[in-house]
Amino acid sequence: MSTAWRQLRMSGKEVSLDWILPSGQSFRWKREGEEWVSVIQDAVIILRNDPSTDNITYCTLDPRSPETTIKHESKPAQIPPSPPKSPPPAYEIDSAVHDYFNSSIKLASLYREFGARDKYFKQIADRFVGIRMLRQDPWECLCSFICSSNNSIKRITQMIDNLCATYGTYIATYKDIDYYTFPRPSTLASSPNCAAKLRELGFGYRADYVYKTAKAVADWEAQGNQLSDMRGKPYDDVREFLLQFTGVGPKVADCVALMSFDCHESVPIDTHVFNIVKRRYSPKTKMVSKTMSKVVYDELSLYLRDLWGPYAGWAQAVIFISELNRDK
DNA sequence: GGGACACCTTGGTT
DNA sequence: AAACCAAGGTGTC
Repeated sequence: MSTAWRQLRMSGKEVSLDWILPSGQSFRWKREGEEWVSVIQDAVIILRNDPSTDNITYCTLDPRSPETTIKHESKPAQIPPSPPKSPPPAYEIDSAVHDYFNSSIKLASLYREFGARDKYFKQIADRFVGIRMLRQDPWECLCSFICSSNNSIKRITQMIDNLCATYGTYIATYKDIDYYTFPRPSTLASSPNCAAKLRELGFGYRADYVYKTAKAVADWEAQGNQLSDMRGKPYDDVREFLLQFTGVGPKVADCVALMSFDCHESVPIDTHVFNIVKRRYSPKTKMVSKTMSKVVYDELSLYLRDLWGPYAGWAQAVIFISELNRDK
C-alpha cells in the first residue's frame, strides 16, 4: 500500500512533530494515532514518530493501490479522474521531505543563540524543544495565511480542508480520510463564481481576498513568473512583493516571508506574540500602547529581530507555541 | 497619515 | 439562554 519507510535523520531535539504540525504553520496535517499525514508536493506523506529510536520515519502512499482508491464512486465526480500518477521516485520524496523540514538548519545551535540573547527564551526553551520552521509551498502558504486573519486555527483548518476537497485534485485515501492537492491559483481564478462558492465553504469575507489574490497570482504566473522565484531575494523585497495582494497586510506578509520565502529574520506580530511582549518584554521596549497599529507593529517586529538575530523568526515560533500552550 | 470601524463565522465564556 | 468576545488582521473611510 505504500513505498518503503525511510528515515528522516533528525532527533527529537531537532524536530518535534507534535509541536510543529498542529500549531498554525501548515493547516493540513492530520494526526492518526502516532502518525501525521498530509500532502507534500502533491504526494501523500505519512510521518511516523518513533520515540524508542528518537527518530522519524516516513513513506508515501501509492495512489494506484486498491486500498487507497476504493472510495472513488462515493464522490461527486466533478473533477474528471485523471489517470493515477505513479508516485515520485524515492529520491524526490527524500529531497522534498528534507526541504520541507529545513533539515539542513540545525536547531540546537539556534536555541543556544536565542538563549544567550534572551533570558526569557532561555527560561521556556526546555519545555518547548524541537520547534522549527517548515519551508512551505509559496502559494499554499500565501493562501492559507490570507485565510488566517481574525480567525482561529481550528476554523482555518476547516476552510483549507474545504478548499482542497472542492478545488484540489484527489490523490488518495488513508484511514478513511481523503487527500487532495492544494488548488493552483489558476484553478481558482478560472472557476465560475469562485468567490461566492468560497463563502459557502465558510470563508466569510476572506472569500474575496482569496479569489482576488488567486487571480493576481495566476495572471502573474501566466507571464512566465513563479512565486518561488522570490526565494533568495532580500526580506524587504519579498515583503513589498507580498503586500501588493489583497488580504495581505504586514502580519500575513511576514508569515509568508518567513514560512515560505526563507526570510528567517522575519518576525510576524500576531495577537499572541503581542500579548506575550506586553507581559514579558514591555519594560524593555517602552511599549505602552494597548492596541496594534502599523507603527507599533513595525517597532515590535524590529525590536524582536534585533533581540533574536538573523533567525529571529525561528525564535518567534517557539514563543508563539509557548503562548498557545500557556495553560498546559 | 493615523485611528476608528466593519467584516464572516465559530467556539468558548459570562 | 442570550450576549459577548476572541480568533496567528485587513481594507476603507
